[in-house]
Amino acid sequence: MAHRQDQQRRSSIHDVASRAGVSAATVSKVLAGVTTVKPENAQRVFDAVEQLGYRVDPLASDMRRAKRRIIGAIMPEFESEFFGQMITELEGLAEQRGYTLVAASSRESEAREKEILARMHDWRVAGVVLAPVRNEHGPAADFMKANGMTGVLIDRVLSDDAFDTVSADSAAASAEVARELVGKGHRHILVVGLGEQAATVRARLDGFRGAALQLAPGMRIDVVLAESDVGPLRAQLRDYFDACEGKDRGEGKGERPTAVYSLFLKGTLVALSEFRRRGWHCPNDISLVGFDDAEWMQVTWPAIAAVVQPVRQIAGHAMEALFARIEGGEGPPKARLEPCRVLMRESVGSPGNGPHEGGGNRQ
Amino acid sequence: MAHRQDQQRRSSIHDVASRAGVSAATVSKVLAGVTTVKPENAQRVFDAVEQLGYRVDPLASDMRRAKRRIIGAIMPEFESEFFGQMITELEGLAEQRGYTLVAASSRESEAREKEILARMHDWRVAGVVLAPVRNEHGPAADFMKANGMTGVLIDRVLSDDAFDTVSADSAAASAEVARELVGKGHRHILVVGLGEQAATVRARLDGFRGAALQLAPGMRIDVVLAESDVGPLRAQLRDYFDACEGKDRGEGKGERPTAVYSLFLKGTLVALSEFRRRGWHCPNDISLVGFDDAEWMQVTWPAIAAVVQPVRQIAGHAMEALFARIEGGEGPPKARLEPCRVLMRESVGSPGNGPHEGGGNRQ
DNA sequence: CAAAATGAGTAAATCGATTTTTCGCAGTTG
DNA sequence: CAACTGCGAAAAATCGATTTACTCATTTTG
Repeated sequence: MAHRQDQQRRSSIHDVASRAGVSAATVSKVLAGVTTVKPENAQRVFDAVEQLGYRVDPLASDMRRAKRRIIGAIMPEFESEFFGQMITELEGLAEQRGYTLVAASSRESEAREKEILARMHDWRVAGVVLAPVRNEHGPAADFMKANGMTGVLIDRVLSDDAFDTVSADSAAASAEVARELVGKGHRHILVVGLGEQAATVRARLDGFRGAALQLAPGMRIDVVLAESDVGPLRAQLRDYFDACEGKDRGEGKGERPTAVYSLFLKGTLVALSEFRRRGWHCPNDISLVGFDDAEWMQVTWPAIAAVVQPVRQIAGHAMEALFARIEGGEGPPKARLEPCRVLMRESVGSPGNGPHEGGGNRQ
Repeated sequence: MAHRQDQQRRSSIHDVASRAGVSAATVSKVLAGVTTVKPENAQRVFDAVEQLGYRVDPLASDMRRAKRRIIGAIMPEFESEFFGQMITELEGLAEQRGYTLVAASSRESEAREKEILARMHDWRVAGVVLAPVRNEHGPAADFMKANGMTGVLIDRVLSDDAFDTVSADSAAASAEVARELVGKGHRHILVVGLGEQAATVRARLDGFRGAALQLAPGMRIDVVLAESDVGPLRAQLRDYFDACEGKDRGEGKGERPTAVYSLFLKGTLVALSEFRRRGWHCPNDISLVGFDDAEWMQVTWPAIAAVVQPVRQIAGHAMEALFARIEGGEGPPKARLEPCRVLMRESVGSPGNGPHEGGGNRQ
């Protein structure tokens, strides 16, 4: 909080006009680059702008426009690297085009998502980049449709009949994970996911299962899908492994999966923490691959194998599609899938390569 | 992008007025809660609002105000949990008071920081929450001062003569870390930091050193401070440990520190990755504590001990201070320090409790 | 040479709300 | 009965930029 006397009102376009000895309209034209202004007057305007340190008030400037130069971005959360990077990218891209990005977190709530959207509609944003909590068929997309808003859906979406969509090619990446794991000899794999994001989870699951069963038709793929929250997933995973161990004792070994593929980041954390609890270590006791990469994954021991989503590409193409629509682009909505990279790190090994030996006592 | 025919213009206050059979001024008053309106007319206004689905245009509403109901937030980055949580908190708090939060990332650049600030000044934001890249004495704070902007500085700050500041009590937390490590028997500790954020780093360093030397006056505290970037830190750390090992060979053991205290998150990652490179394991070969906690730190093996910053408290008090100033609060700037929690996890052990044994071959 | 076209710029309307000023009307008071 | 008081609401000004419509000159054209 600085001194009161500094609170002078900023100079407006009229101040510039009177100092340059022209009308406000002329100033506006000069600044907009209209060529039908006498060079001499233009120069006087530029001088006045310089002297007064004048800058256009974006609020006033946007007043008359039906679509304001504001882009809204709604992400399920800000705490993860993925969405953090996404916001950073989107912000830069919006800025490049002279737009202001207003970001908001729906905090994984569809109700909040809709509220935020309503507020953005109040602001008459030119467009919205929405990463839905669930999928493309939520109330938020309906709201956008009903109110004629311009927007692009990203991340937890596949395709939509009203909006362009951009997301990672989960299915292809999952297929690649499957090939890697099967190639290493895994024939019993657990897939962990969150049921909420139906379409994407299904794509990842199907991509994985399809590729795996093609290579090893008889293999076993277990699935643990939590309904909606991460908390229950922890419990479900515990029960699952308890059941495995029970069978292990009864029927000998072989009932426990040799690898886990987590379909989302929190799942990877939950799996790791469950391994810890049981004293299992990667990759000897069990292998692990997670969808979504994070910086820490390469500095821990073992480094965690992960699917890296192409954040820049997603952000870039989302903004491209959005601005195309803002500028009046017509045509049916496009669904874009960006290829991922799969980083196989130390958390993946071959089964039977020392399982259960030394388990639980690694220090 | 939805159908064209849905693009009907939204109803304005005049539409409401004519439908209710009153003037726009009356509508404005009713909606503002002015009591000098005949109940009958007020009802008609409410009905019209309801029927038309009218909502105030925040842009137009803010036009006449000198300070708009917008809060700017500038963070060095969005990719980390800390700043992600911070933005989430700030957004919620701004929203509670009917303000819109516009967040921007300075991407660790002071030049960008100033540009963003200038843009926020253009928007005539009511206030700014600035987490400076460096410290409280940067060009951004100067800009705010020079332009009479209202703001609060957080995180990498201690106190300022123009703005309220809110940050974690790094010194106290670091002293606690020192007590923990010394208590476990460590007498040779390496502190890793980044020189850029001068004041905070100094506070953490001094807090640590003061407490450590008080408990064990003869102990050795080494410091590796990278100038400005994380890249060089990696090299410096390597050189440092190379030097240690050289001495080890020459003069026997004892030259290598038994614990590392990283003053910031990336430093913790760099330290971990350097340990990996050398095949050292926590806590047997070396102990590790990091300033700043992250979700993954408790699921890895070992779980990484960390100082947890009170994000909610910082955000809450920052907003409190900011709104107090926005509402005209006078008086000298206040500097607030919020207490941290120190979570001692498995990455910390006692020195000599198995150092060098089995090093580098844990699997 | 008169009429039309162009050039350069200004006044005024506009965007959608808020706030100040003004006004009409009813009821009081001297 | 004229002047005064108040209430409720409308009219008008305002915020700052943009855009339309319009006004003079000056050129070009028929």
